[in-house]
Amino acid sequence: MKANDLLPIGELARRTGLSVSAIRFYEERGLVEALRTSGNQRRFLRGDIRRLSFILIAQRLGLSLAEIEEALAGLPQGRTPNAADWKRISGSIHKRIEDQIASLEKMRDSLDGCIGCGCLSLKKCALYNADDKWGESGKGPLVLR
Amino acid sequence: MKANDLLPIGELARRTGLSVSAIRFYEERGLVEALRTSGNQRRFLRGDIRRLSFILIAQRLGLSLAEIEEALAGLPQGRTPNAADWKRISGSIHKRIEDQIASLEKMRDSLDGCIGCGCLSLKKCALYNADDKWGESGKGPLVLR
DNA sequence: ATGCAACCTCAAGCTAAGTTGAGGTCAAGC
DNA sequence: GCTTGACCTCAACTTAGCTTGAGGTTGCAT
Repeated sequence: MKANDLLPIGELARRTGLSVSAIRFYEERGLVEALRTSGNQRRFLRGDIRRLSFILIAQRLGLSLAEIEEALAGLPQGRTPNAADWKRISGSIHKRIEDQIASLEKMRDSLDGCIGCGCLSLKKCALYNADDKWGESGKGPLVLR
Repeated sequence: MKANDLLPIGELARRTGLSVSAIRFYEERGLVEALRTSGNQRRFLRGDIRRLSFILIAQRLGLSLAEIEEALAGLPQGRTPNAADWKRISGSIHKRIEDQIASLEKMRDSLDGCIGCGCLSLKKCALYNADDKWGESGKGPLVLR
């Protein structure tokens, strides 16, 4: 192994699958920090591969960058999440997912109950009036991008 | 009931819960059409309340405006979706929801299998490498807004 | 005939999560 | 010591689904 563990941004991109511009963007947002060479080029620590991987995973689980920022902010500066942190964070993600599933199931059931009724009555339709039952975690539509 | 069934935009907004600007935006997108008074003000048909309600419901079910446009485009001009249309459309929405639920369940299971492992290993972590299992309906993260 | 709320258009702004491009610098191999 | 690919900054652009504001007009009740 190299004596010097500092990685240039392209290397980090290659290793994480992120684009160089995305990593720069994350640095700007404060999600990762970089050292600089005398010539102003970024140099990252090995641990940042993990940190970025964590960001990727959390994103796939539906967290926004703001939420990830918050989760990472709970950690001492620059620390990569370890097993204990991950346990704590994953607990709340688990709840989120369960909520989303429950929400979708209600939606599906309303939809099935409604198939063919064609009512779309503003006052009576179960789908139309399902606001209170859906989306305790948000105010808008559900999207799988 | 009034002899004249034409509604001004504000009335439509009040009845559907949409904002006036949103309705104008939908008109611009071609999702609804409006007649005009001699003074250039929009006048909508009663049936447009239903049409807009349909848009609202479809949106909540996760369809984008483009998809809704497509769904409505299948109908003869200006026709409001009736029971048969609704049946056809709801079938594909049902599938969508089922897919999303299945996707979330896989995600949850991967997450549970991973709790406490703290690995976040790029090559080994089930969560990190679950691309192929997740999101057959999309390429990015899952979001409940 | 007048007051004024509701309407009109058009342009710009918003959020999220980046990408793209212009114009310039750095560092490493030959 | 020079070439060249990787890097730098900064600004502008992207998509979706609207909202906001400026500046002006309409239509209905009194």
